[in-house]
Amino acid sequence: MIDVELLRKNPQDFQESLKNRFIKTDYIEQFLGVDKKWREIITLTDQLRAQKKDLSTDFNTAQTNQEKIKNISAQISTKEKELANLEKQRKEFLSRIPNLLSKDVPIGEGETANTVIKKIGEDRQVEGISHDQLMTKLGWLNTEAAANTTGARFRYLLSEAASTHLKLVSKAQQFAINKGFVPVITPVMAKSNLLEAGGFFPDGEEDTFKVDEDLYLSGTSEYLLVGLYAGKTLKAEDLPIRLVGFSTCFRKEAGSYGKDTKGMFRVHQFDKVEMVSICKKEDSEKEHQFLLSMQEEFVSSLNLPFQVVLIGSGDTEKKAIKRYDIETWFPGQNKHRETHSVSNCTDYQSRSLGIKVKKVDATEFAHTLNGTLYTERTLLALIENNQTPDGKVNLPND
RNA sequence: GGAGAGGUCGCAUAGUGGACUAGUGCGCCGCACUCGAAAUGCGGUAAAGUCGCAAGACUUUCGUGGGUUCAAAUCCCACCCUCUCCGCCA
Repeated sequence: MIDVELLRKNPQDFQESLKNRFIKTDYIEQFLGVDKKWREIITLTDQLRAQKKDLSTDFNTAQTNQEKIKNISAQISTKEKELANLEKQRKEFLSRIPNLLSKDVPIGEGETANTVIKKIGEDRQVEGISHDQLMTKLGWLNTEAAANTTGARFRYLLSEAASTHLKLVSKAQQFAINKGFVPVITPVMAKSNLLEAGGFFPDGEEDTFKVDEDLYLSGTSEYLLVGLYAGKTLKAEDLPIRLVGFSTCFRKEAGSYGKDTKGMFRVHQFDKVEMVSICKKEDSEKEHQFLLSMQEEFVSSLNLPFQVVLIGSGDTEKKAIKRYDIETWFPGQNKHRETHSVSNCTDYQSRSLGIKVKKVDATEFAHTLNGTLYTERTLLALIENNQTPDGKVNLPND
């Protein structure tokens, strides 16, 4: 959630953010209208409540003022109904107003402004066949059986692919532990209020499997990791808190029908090792670069060619002020594809979740960041990049 | 799944309708004493919202949501969570 006070003071900044993200609405004006009314009525209601309190301090006073009290109670009740309605509208707008964009984010609609800022290992680019053909032939992947047992866009990982996957999960986790991250195994399900506070709902709901009343399979452990600190006031000297989570992730992939239908590049269920950092506000840009460097180092350690992309305004999710993607080379697709992303959410999540930092002279909201360290897509990149002309794959042993 | 107990300020605990403006202890912060510390003494110690330049005022919050009442931490209803015992079960 954005800072309402900031919005009241500088609505033009938020207008610009919406414009640059190519979201065409007049949310800001509508919100400010509702907010103004809400403030007026809250002031009125509080005054009425105070009056009522004064009139019923004890039984005798209450008896004497019976009529007045009834009258005020009726007024309060009317105002409370109005307030509830306005509050609902306020919340609805707030859940949709995106974070301000960082100044260095290139402006452009959709993915048009995404900018490659670094290429690593370009010379190793080779052509080859897709992970799907390779793995199916080697008996490492079975999507047909998965379609029978479970449905489309699920996978069985088998043999070397399965064991290498587990090794890489472990390797990624250990890599982060060595850098001081705390390993966490999170729940895979979350309540709607967590996903909303995390900045994913309401828009993200259509991409999420619902398993029970107000219970969803999370598409990433990010929300669960950040949620671990919900409602906590942290000591400045304990920051940054760096977590490396592991979870199986579930995504409906709504709106991507027909995209990446072969193999397991885009599936409903996959495992992910995720980094989350909670830090002081003055450190979040530095922390963002640090998480990116973690990703670069890890992907480099697997000897994979990749490029780093600074994501443009139209493609940056609402909770983030800036995002980088790592796109790894996929010889079978003959292009770079997203395997990692890392976002700075500043105080957007911590404000909703109540994650604060106690400093000497003030308590303020922490900043949160999240980034991928390893997913099954990285395994696919590794397989495609290590294929031999005879249709075999030489996977690294360590 | 069955039976019972419970959820109060960072932690522990008191509080069974108006005196709760939530007490007490611990912790924490400040001050005094001290070369310094411990101990001791004194004072302070929640969050959120609205109004206000500010000082401050007011409101809300005792697991959550409803209800009863002039008045709810306290009574009623529903739900959530924790613990104990029984049953079942990786």
